[in-house]
Amino acid sequence: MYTWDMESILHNSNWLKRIALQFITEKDFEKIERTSVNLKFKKNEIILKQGNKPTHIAFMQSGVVKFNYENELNKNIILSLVAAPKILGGANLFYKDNNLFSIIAVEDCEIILIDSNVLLDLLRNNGKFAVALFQVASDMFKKSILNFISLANKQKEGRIADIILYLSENVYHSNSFNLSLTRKELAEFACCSPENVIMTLSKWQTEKIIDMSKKHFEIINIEKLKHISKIG
Amino acid sequence: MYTWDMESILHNSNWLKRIALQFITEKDFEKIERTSVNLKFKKNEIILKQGNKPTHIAFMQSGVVKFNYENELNKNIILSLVAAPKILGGANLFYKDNNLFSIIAVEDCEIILIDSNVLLDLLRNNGKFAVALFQVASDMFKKSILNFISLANKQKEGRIADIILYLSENVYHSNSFNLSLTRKELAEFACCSPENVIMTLSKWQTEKIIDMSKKHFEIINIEKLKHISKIG
DNA sequence: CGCGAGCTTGACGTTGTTCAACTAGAGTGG
DNA sequence: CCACTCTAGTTGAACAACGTCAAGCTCGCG
Repeated sequence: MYTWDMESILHNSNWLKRIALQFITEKDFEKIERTSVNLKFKKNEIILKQGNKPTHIAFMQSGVVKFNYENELNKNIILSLVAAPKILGGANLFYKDNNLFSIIAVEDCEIILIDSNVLLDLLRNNGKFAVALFQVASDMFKKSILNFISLANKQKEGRIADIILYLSENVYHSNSFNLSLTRKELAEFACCSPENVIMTLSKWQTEKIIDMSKKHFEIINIEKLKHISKIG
Repeated sequence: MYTWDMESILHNSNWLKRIALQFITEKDFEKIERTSVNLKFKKNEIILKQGNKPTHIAFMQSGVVKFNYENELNKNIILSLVAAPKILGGANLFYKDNNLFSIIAVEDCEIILIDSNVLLDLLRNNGKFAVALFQVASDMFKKSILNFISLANKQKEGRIADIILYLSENVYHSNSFNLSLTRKELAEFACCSPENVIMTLSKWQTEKIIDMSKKHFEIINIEKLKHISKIG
């Protein structure tokens, strides 16, 4: 949620330029480049902080980030985990309130920070570009709703299965991956206790649905996992 | 969520025309009028159906609707409840998939159905109008996230308190209202069993936090209710 | 070698769901 | 006008799901 997935449009390192130039002129793009900065973030560094004013949009060129909400009692919830390339913090472009949640690096990231007002001006003068961004934003919105629904009517096992499948399909793009989240973070993502995550995963290990050792995960029986996700 | 609240901009019966004319010409507005239809829906009638193609945007002039998601096992979840005036189904304008959920009348409604493509063309040629709609859409998105977070880290009582407060503040605009939802629907909204809703409400009745008889609700001690919402 | 953070496991208590029984009111047909 | 039925609402008890706690483990690092 809250991200724009540009993968269907572009794949190389210069993807930001390529998509922008479908809608805006070279001159306008140079204006974006002049007012933006390139930054590198290490694991656990905060890219956009909950409660801050949303003055910038972040284009993520490489890496993985989590969207983290912290409540009054310092309890965290991970709203989503996303891999590059994506546009982060898009909704804040238009919504005037402070950031609802933090965006934190889970793996090292390369980020381009762009001034919100510069991009906003561009969109106001270019309906096609605005509608295109709106369309990817709607897609992200749909994922958010699906997440919400999963949380609402599934039990722990269904939710944990959803997360493993999500990570495999949308973040690591493989049935075999090195997970950069701790068990506690997995629990914050599935909205349950770390113990529950561990119990479920080791149960699946003995049932040969997954295979894991330390940080390495492999989905062995994806049909069974999807079935667990479905029945909740 | 998923609605555009135009109340801050306009209040009379001709509100659709008034907002549109801030951004588009009379001629364009006539095109919208020509391609749209006015309909009345009675309680429990389906306005937009889950799974259908999103061919229209619905402008709700009067009434109250629920956003209803039905899963494979015929279990319903109410994602949101909203009162006129609102624009319904906005995200579907841009997202090409089928409707994620149904929009169903909870009270009698007057609805204007507008052809998606006509509105989309207009937005492509008018960045300012597109950005304005995007901004209200972002606001609705924020509410969706807050809903999600409430569900994720609060227990039943906190969630039910959230719903009563939401209904009072955002739907009925009063501490005293006639609820058009059944207890079962309240449960579908709070994601718990009807028994749990009833137990909680009657407990609050004896504690003089609310007063209810049949469909009539009145919040007596709003501070206590907000406290319950806060501590979860 | 020892410390600490993250991981794992099992026992236990709390929370929430399910089930079953009962009540009240609305609608129907004799 | 009175059974009859159907639905919504209500209550309590049994049961299952989940979180919390406490203890032990593993591994990396000083």
